[in-house]
Amino acid sequence: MEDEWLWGWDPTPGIVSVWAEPGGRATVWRRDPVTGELVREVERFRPWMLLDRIDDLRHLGSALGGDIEGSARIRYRELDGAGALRFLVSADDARTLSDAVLAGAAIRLGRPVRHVAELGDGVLSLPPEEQYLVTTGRTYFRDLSFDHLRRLQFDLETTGLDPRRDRIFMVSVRHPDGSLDVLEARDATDGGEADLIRRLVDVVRASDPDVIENHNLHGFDLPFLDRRARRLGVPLALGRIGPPGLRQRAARRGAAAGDSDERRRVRLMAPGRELIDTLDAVRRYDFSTRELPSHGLKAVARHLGVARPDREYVRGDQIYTVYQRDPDRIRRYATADVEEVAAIARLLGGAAFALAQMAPRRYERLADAGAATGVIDPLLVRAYLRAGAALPAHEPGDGTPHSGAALYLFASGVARRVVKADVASLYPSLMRAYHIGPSRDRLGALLALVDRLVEQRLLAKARARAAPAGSAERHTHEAMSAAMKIVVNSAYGYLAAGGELTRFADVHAANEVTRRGREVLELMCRELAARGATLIEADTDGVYFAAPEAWSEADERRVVSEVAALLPSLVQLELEGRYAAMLSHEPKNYALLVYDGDLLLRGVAFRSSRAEPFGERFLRRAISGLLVDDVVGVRDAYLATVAALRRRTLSTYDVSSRVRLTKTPVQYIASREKRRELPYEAMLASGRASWSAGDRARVYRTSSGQGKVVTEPDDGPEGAADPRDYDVDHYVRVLRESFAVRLARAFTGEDFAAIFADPDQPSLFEPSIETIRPILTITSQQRVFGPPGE
DNA sequence: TCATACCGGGG
DNA sequence: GTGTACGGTATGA
Repeated sequence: MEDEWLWGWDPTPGIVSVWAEPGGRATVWRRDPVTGELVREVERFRPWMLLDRIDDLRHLGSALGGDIEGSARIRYRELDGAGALRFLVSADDARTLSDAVLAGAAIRLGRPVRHVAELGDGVLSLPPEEQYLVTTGRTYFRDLSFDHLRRLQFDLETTGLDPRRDRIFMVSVRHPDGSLDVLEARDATDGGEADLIRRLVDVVRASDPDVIENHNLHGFDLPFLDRRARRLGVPLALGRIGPPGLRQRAARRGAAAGDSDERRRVRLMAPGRELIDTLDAVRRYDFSTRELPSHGLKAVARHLGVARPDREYVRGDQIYTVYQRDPDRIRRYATADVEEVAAIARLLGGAAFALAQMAPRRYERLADAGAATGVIDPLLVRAYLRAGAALPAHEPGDGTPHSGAALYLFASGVARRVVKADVASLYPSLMRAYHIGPSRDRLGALLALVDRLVEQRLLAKARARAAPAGSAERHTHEAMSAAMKIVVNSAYGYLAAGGELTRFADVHAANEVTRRGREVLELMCRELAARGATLIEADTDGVYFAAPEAWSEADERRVVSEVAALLPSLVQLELEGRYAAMLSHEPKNYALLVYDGDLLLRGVAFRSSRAEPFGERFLRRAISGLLVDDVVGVRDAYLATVAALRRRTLSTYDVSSRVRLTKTPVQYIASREKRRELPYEAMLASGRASWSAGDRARVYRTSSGQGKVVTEPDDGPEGAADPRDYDVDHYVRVLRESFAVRLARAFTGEDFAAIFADPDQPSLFEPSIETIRPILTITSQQRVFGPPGE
């Protein structure tokens, strides 16, 4: 039973796309796992919905029948249990069904009802494909691996970002076999662009991919292409069946629908193909790893090591101008884009592929779905219907506030021999250990799913390890493990999400999980402190502590496993990292020195996109010195930076900071008299009076107190001006007040003043920097767990 | 200065 | 007929 809840039950292999219509017709595309051949099958299914009452259909008289005598036009069946959605009704055609429900509701309410959505939570009505998948027990991709899919990538190059004004002038295409195409408009006219779009459609149809991929496909390329095709009257026949034109579905993270309703957001669909956005995969990946510097295509490709060394880079706003004088460069650029998308999709897209083997939703929906409402809810709906059990309706909470995790700062300053111990997947482990599930889940389906997923994930991980590195087999198992992790880790979020979002939400259960979590964290801290550890910081599921000088690495591991043994079974404490030293600044703001010499900076205080490059460099150098007890080195870093500013040996770029211009020129001019703002003054003073809201620029302050713009290093050879007319005193102040202060917790007030004293204003007595040592200050919260070593 | 709103991406 | 969270930045009181 639990296996059916997780995987469905119908073994039909090779489904790569499903398109279903309210009339009860489902078209299923399947790829033979052995030959790779594509078949298209048309199936009948019986559209259905769930209702909280059957009396709205009594007006049908004899046209309404129980499930068993299958001749009535509309049939129903009453499900077991107390759930509010207890009537499963079905008809040959979804419109017959909804018309009947709407008519009955209109009679009951005494007013016209136009859409089932108006009936709120009294109805559960899924999109046709999901009705089909839920009742058949089929899922996508059985017996297929990711590499069986025919995937095509295309990327538009346009003259700008606004489809009302700008045009497509180039499209790069990567075909499923890896071959590349660059299509170009023959001229900058409507006719040239229309012809380009026609050729793109032809190329896609000839390649006949199951999947179309790009980075920000749903946020940029598809809406742009759709708008241009409409304007130019070109039929956009990208789907496999039906009339040309893309279809729409409502989607929170979609693009503006472009009609009267400004807030309506949609994503576009093409029947028979799955439209996959690698930006979704990147976000999902970074959600757990949090290691990506940006979610942009280029940054991600570099980070994942799939960017070629000779990769062409061109700044977005220069693409069309560069194209006009050096088209080859843009061809190489656009080609690299689709190649990187293909590589990223394979590296990060496996999780969604694996989710589609479990949940009864289209692959493209699972690729952009949130795990709680997007994956767990559909799994539970299918489980309940399979068991013939009534489903609860959404219910708002009873007003009980949701309580969160604990966060402690025990000590700030510099600590040595630092250990991070944490519990992997704490919340789902607590749910399993203490059987904390939604109170309305009478089948216990959520906990059963979590149990199964945790067990099967261990299997998938073992199989991945056993498979050869780089093999398709390893990719499959790693992707499955990633998918299972996504679902397991969102089980708690599902409970806590609130009743409007998830069907079985239960704030009491969620609070019980966090309460147990705080209990576990406190136990961990208490027991570590009792064994001699100096606690530094603890948060949710992990703790940083400093080991006494006499401890060896083996001692550290022994103590962690001793404490681990005291925790509930299924809750596994692990030693996650060991560090030579740590600068603890504020909760979640710290620097770590790894034993191999690497310096890790965490938190807003230590990394900010606005920080001036010279300050960031100083901070790294000063903290590196600090963490090896080289206080003279800290002072030297400071003196060297002050000197470099005063002698202007630092470049203009080094003192500039990156800002975002949120006002348009018109808006700024209007408010300028009231308040002058440096970034905008800088734009005006640098002769760049036209910018768009949202543009970024690097600005700095000149000795005359004005702002000026400095060109970005990737602006190309055009601009490399370096006038060094910056305000030295201002930046010396920034150095001390914005950067040096990050080290304040490491010293007494007197020592800090001595280290960061201005070299040009010698004090009466020269303190000896050599004798200063960094300190660690124990804060009062340490006492909660008793002093260490007692 | 602190709270809160909103963005993340694409040419 | 949908729906993350989280960390950072931009904004207004």
